[in-house]
Amino acid sequence: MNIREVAAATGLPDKTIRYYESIGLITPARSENGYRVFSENDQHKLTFLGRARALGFSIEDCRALLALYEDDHRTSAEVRAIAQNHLDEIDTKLADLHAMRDTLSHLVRTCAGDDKPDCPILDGLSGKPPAP
Amino acid sequence: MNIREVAAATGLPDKTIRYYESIGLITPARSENGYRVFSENDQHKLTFLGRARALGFSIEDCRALLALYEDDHRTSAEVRAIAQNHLDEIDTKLADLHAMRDTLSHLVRTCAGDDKPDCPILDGLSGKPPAP
DNA sequence: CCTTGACCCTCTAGTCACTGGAAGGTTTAT
DNA sequence: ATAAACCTTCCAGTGACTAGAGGGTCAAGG
Repeated sequence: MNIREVAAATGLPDKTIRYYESIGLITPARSENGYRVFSENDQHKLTFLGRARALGFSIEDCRALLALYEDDHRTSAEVRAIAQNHLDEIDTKLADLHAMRDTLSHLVRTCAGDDKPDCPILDGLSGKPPAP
Repeated sequence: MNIREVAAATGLPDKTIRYYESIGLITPARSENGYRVFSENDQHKLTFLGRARALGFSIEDCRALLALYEDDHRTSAEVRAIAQNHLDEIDTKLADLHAMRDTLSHLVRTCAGDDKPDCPILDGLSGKPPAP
């Protein structure tokens, strides 16, 4: 299987696959002409990586998860710890984003959006108190 | 006002302030010895930038907002367009993060987290169907 | 045999918004 | 005189790719 095929099969760009090899996440074989040759296991790993990345796991988390995936002696507690940690990070980000959105949407709602210069958004950013 | 003071006043790291100068967001004066000298206007701009960044606006959005802030002939429509656009991006990110969290929290909940190797999280990532 | 086009390779540099650190100049206080 | 506390510039690194340059390989058609 060449890189184009495995890219199509996994949905990952070929650039990304080469990048994953460069950082040691996968180690596809090479044919005589130097082309990468992907085994089924390589493809499974790439699919795994694609799913883990889509869930927002960092590359280093992915590396750890992949190692556990390949380790028969893993414990599910190890896996869960990584996932729970990431879940906590996601919840933190969600809270931050919600706060941003609440502030910003309030500003946008109070802005007339017309051709006059008065703007509660700029006032809010500059610290000017809102009109009563 | 020296950089340390304006950093304390605005809550921005001095490194960040130097960076903002390097990309042309502010242009503080210089004293004879080469030290930066910050005016009140510089401080206002930095506070503005800090608030805009805290709401997640990109540096380029900040540049545009700052230009509008300083422009007496702006229209609030211009400002609102930038803010609305950013709000839409935030909403997209929120939806993505919520989807991630839902999937991941389901996986975490179904994982025993014990010393056995069976793990629905790894199964989910590898595409193995869940046990019935 | 030659060429065309579709593949493949490596390597460098760019993205975003900082951040850390090195190496060195200036000022203030003791 | 010297130490501490400032200030300066410049370079390199972060994460996770991605664009593009420059070049090798292979199969099909003329």
